[in-house]
Order: sequence, then structure tokens, then C-alpha cells
Amino acid sequence: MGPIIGMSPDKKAETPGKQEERVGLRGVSGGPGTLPEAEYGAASPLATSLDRGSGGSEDEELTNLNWLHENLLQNFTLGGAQPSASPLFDIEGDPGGPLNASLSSSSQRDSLKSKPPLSFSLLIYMAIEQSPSKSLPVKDIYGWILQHFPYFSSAPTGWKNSVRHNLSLNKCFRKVERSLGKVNGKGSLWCVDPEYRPNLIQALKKQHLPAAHAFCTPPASPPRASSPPRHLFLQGCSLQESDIDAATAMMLLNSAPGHHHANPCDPDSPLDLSRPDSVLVSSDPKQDHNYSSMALQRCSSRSSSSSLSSLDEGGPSPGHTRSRTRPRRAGSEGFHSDEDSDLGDDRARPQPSQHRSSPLSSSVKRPVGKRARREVTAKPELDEELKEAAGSLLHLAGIRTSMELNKHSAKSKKLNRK
DNA sequence: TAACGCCTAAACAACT
DNA sequence: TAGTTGTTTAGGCGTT
Repeated sequence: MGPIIGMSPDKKAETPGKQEERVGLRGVSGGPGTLPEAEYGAASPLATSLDRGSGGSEDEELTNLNWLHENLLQNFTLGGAQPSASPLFDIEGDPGGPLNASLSSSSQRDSLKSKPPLSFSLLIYMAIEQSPSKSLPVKDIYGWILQHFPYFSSAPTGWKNSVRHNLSLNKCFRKVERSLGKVNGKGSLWCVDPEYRPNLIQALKKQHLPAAHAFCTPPASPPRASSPPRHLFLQGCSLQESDIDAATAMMLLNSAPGHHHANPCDPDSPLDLSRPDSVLVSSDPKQDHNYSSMALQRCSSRSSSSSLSSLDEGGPSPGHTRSRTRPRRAGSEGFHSDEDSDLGDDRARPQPSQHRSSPLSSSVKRPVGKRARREVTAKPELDEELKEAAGSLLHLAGIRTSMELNKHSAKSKKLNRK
């Protein structure tokens, strides 16, 4: 998994030195966008023990960890509303957070200059999810990315093209008609298709899980420089998969009816935490290294064998091999569902561009029926279940992480004695 | 080696 | 008219 890495700024030589001027994320001026100030200006409750105890030998890893730490966790925190309210943010017992100290390290400066090891799909997803309305115009997506990833501020404008390309091509994102979402301004609002949100979440998890494990268990061989950790390094090395699941649940909590803002795409269908398969968690280690749509399809297929999955209704269907038979160009990016299967084999064949470039194509090509089906899951009585489930996960994450921290600190003491 | 995922660039049309 | 937005195509690279 490293197309991003492969196209690192080093290769492209797209990292001018002016990045140094805006090392701190908080130093980035408020971007355009509708994001609340809390998302940008929140203090750093996330300083990890690693930030403080970073050794020079781990600089390579810390660069990436800090990158994720700084760029994602501090901002992608359950909507960014109250980051410090989460157990995951408090367990360090350092509410203030040595952000400045952290940012003073050269590794973090480097991390901010590095291209984020996340696909544009996930960047867009995070941007949209962090927006109060769960929808953003392209310009605000630009702004969010610029805000959180200063790398792009000095990168050639091609990345914007890539963003638009992703929005258009990636089925995870839906365009909201201007009449619904935005009266003024140019362009449409973009939101995350709730049907694909589990996929995106899964992808997000797949980004960080492998390395999280790798960090919990010291790697036998030094990590390759070309493949930095792609994970959300939550609270140092003490995270386990369940913790990250909890973190994901926290993230999802932001989408819960009682917590999330109106989603123009699907205001009534938050991710159903009461359904364990809503968040596709794979236990297959192989899938941890692949957040591709195929992996997700396999994953959903697997999970669907034991229970009814939301993706079973609207997502990839078992044995669906569309992406293999279809020219990869047609929607090769992003996460696929059986949306295409709804259309039959028509989509399995190359289609003239005229079909897709229809003025109404973007709004018509997405089946409406599935929306109605999904609404069934959005029962008001599920709200409490959602909250309880997420709360339990939060609690579990906090306790577990604290326990792990204690273990970790005890281990550190042992080492210090030696 | 092929398939796949992702990124990048480019072109074009539509819109503001 | 210029800039932005959205769509599409093509090609390259890395991973599996």
C-alpha cells in the first residue's frame, strides 16, 4: 500500500521550504470552510507519551506517528467538538498537551511537510465528516485539507484536481444538489454516502490498524522507509484493536442521531452501532493491508455470512466481481457497492462517456431505493442503543488504555532501573 | 505477471 | 473573460 508513499514529495520535489513557516497546525490561518473553530483551534489534548519520550532512533517512525497524531487525531476527533472529553484524550493526564514542544521537533516539522499517508478519499471523508453539516463544497474540502495538511499548501494545485477527481469518481461521495444544500456560491455540496460510510470507516481503520499492531509488537525488522505507518496512533503504543474500534465508535458517535448534524445525504441513517457488522471489522490480517474496495467487498461478504449487513442490502454482494469484469477506469477508485449490480450488466461494459457526463447523471445515477431501505435502520429507539454502545466502547477504551498505560509505565520503570 | 488501488495530469464542458 | 467546478480519460507506480 504505498502509492502515496511512492509519490512522496521527495519524488515530486513538491515541498518548498516555506513549509517551515507554517509548521504548527494551529498556525495555519483559518481556512475557508464552515468548520467550527473548535475543530481548528482546539488545544492539544492528544500529546502522547511518545511525543514526549521520542527517541532519536525512532525518528523515522515518529515522523509518521506524529504526522497522524498532529494532523488527524487532534482534528479528527469526533467532530472536533470536545476532544478532551473523550477518555482517549484524557488518559494521558495531560490536558494541556505539549503541543508546542512537540511541534518544535524537527521530526514533526518533517511530518507536516510530508504528504499525508491517506488517500484522497479518506481525506475527503474526514473533511466532510468533520463539517457540522456533514457536507462540504469542494472549496471547503480544499480548505480542510489545507488546514490539516499544510503539505498541500505548497503542493502544486494538481491535488485539487485529484480531490475533484475523487469526488466525482468515488462512489463514497455524493453530490448534493445546490437547491438542497447550498443556495449561494458555486458548485454543489458533497457528502459521504451513508451507504459507503462503513467502508470508509473500515478503510480508515485499515490505514492505522496494521501499524498499530506493529508498534505494539516491536517489528522484527526495521520498517521500510518507503512504507510509513498508516494508522491513527491513538495514545501511544497502548492501543489494541479493540481500542481502535472504540475510537472508531467514538468517531461514529458523531454520526449518531443525537449527536450528528443534519446529513443532507441521509439524515436518518447513522451508522448502526447496534449492528456489529455495520462497521466492517475484519479479523483477517490480510485485509489489514488492503483497504481497497475488493478487500471491503470480501470483508462484507464474510460478515454477511453471519448476519444481515447493511452492505448486504446496499453494499457489495457476495461473489460480486464487477470490478474485475468492468474496466477499471469506470469507478476504479473508491469503494464500490453493488450499486452497479443494481444496474445489471450495463455497468460491466465500457460505456460511452456521454452516459456519465449527463447533466443529471450525478444525481440520478445513484439509486434512490436504497436510501429508503436504509431508513428502516434509523429507528429512534436505536439512539439510546447507539449511545450506550458507543459509551461502553468509550469506557472500555479508556479503561483498557489506562491499563495498558499502566503496564507500559511499569515496563518503562523496569527499563529505567536497568 | 496480472490485477488492482491510487495518484497525477490533462482536457473539456458547464457554471458563476 | 477568467476562475471554479465537475467529469472523463490516460498513464504511471506500488502492492498483492
